[in-house]
Amino acid sequence: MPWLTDASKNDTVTLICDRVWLAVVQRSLRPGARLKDEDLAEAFGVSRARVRQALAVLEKDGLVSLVPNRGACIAEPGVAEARDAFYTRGFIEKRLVERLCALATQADIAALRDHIAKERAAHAGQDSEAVIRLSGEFHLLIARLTDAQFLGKILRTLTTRTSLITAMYQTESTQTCGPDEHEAIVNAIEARDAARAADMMEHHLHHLESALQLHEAKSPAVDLRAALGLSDAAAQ
Amino acid sequence: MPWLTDASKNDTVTLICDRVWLAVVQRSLRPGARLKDEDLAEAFGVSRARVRQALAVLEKDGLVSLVPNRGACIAEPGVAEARDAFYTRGFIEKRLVERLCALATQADIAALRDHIAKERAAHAGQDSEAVIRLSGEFHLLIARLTDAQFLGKILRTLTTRTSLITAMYQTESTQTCGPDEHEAIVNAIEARDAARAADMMEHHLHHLESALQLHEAKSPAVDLRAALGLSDAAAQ
DNA sequence: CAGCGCAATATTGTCGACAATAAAATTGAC
DNA sequence: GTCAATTTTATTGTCGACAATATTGCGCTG
Repeated sequence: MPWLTDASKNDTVTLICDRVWLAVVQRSLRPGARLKDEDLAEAFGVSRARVRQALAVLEKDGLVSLVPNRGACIAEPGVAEARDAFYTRGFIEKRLVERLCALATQADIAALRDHIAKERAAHAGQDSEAVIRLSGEFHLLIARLTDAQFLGKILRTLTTRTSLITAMYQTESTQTCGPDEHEAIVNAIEARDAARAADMMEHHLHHLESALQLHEAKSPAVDLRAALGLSDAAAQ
Repeated sequence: MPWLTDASKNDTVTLICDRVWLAVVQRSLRPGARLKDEDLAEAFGVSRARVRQALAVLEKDGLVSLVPNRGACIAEPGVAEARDAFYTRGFIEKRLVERLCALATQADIAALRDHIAKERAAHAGQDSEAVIRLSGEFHLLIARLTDAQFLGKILRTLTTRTSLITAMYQTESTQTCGPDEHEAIVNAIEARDAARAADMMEHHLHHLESALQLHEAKSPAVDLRAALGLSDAAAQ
C-alpha cells in the first residue's frame, strides 16, 4: 500500500505514524485509547525516543492528544471539530470532483472503478476493516488523481479525523455507507457532469454526517453506562 | 504573538517549532539553511532529543527537509510545489473571502482595517521583517474570522510555504506587495460584493506568483542564533 | 464503615553518552 | 602538480539511565 505518505523513507518514525494511522482508520485503535510509549517501544522493537518523535508529529496532526504529564491517547474530537471537519471536507471535495470532471482521463476513471470493485469485494467478504479503510481511501484517490498534492495531504488528515468522529458518534445502526454512493460520483465524473458530481459528493458527505448523533456525549461514559444498563442520572 | 498555534502549552518543542517558523516567515532563515541539532540544542538551552522532536514535526509540516544521515535543513520547495501551493491558496482563499462577505460583522471588518493600519505603519517605518510577517498574517486573519479552524491551520502551512517560495524565487526588484491590495479586498468584503472580493483575492495571489521567476536558485547558510533572534540569552 | 492522607508503583519527561555514517583533510603516489 | 586513498573529524542516529510527576493501593482516623 504505497500511499501518499513519504513512503520511500525507511524512517522508523514514519513507520510508527503510519501504523498508528492505519490502526485508527481500521478502528482497532479507538478514540481515547491510551498509548503508553513504553508499550509502543516494545511493540515496534525500538527505543522510546523514537516513539516519542512519532507521538509528537501525530499530535500536531491532531490524531493523538498529548497532555503534559499524563501521556498520550487517541484524540477525541468534540462536536465543533466534527462539524468543522465535515464542512472542510465538503468545501474541498466538492471542488475536487468538479475539477476532476474536467481533467479525468480514461485511466483515472478505470482506477476509480477498480477501487469501487475492491470496495464491493470487501463488502461481500464481510471484511469490515477493509471496508472502512477502502471507503476512506476512495476520497484520497480522488485527491491524488487531480494532481493536488497539498489537498491530498489535507484530505488524508481530514478523512482520518472523520474516522475518529464516526468512531465516536456513530449510532449502532449506522454502518459505513456502501460503495453505491461512490459509484454515483464516479458515474457523474465519467459523464463530465460537474454540477451533478459536486451534488453527489455533497450528498454523500451530508449522508455521512447526518448518520451521526452529534451531541455532547463522552464516549467512555456512554460505553460504560450503556454497557452496564444504568440510567443516565446516577453517575458522577 | 498568540497565534492559532496551540499556544497554551508550555511545551518546549512547540516553542522551538514556532521560533523556527517565525524565523522562516521573517526571512531570517532562508531555504537550504542547515539546522545542526546540536547548535539548536545549545541555542535553546535544551537537549538534542527535544530539538529532534521539533525537527520531526517541522519535517512533516514540510518546513524542513530531513535527509537520513545528513541532517536537517530548511526546505527548498521545487517549482511544482510552488505552483501547487499557489493553486491551493487560490482554491481556499477565494472561497474564504466569499464566505466572509456573507458572514463578516462590523467588528470583523474593523479588525481587518486595524490590521491594514499596522501593515501601513510597518511599511512606513521600513520594518521589513514586520512588513513580511504582517502581510502573511492578513491572510491568516481572514481565515480566523470565518471560524474555519481547519482551513486556518492549512492556510498557516501554506503561507509559510509561500514565504519559502518567495524567498527562493523572488527577483530583487520584487518587494512584498504593499497593503493596497489587501485594502481592496477588505473594501469588497465591506461592500458585500463576493464576486469582486474573490476576484481581488485571485488577482492578489496571481500578482504574488507572477512576480517570481520560477527557476532554480541558491541560498547560503546563515548564522543560527542571530536568525532566530535569541541574543545569547539561552546560550550561556 | 466512610473519608482522608501517605506510601508504593508506574509512567512520563529529560538528559548525557556511545555507535554509525558522511564530510573533510592529510598524505602519498604517479 | 594533481588525483586518489586513507585517516581524521564532525555530525547524526540510537539507546539506556535518571529525575519528576501522576496514579494506585493501603493504612489510619474519625
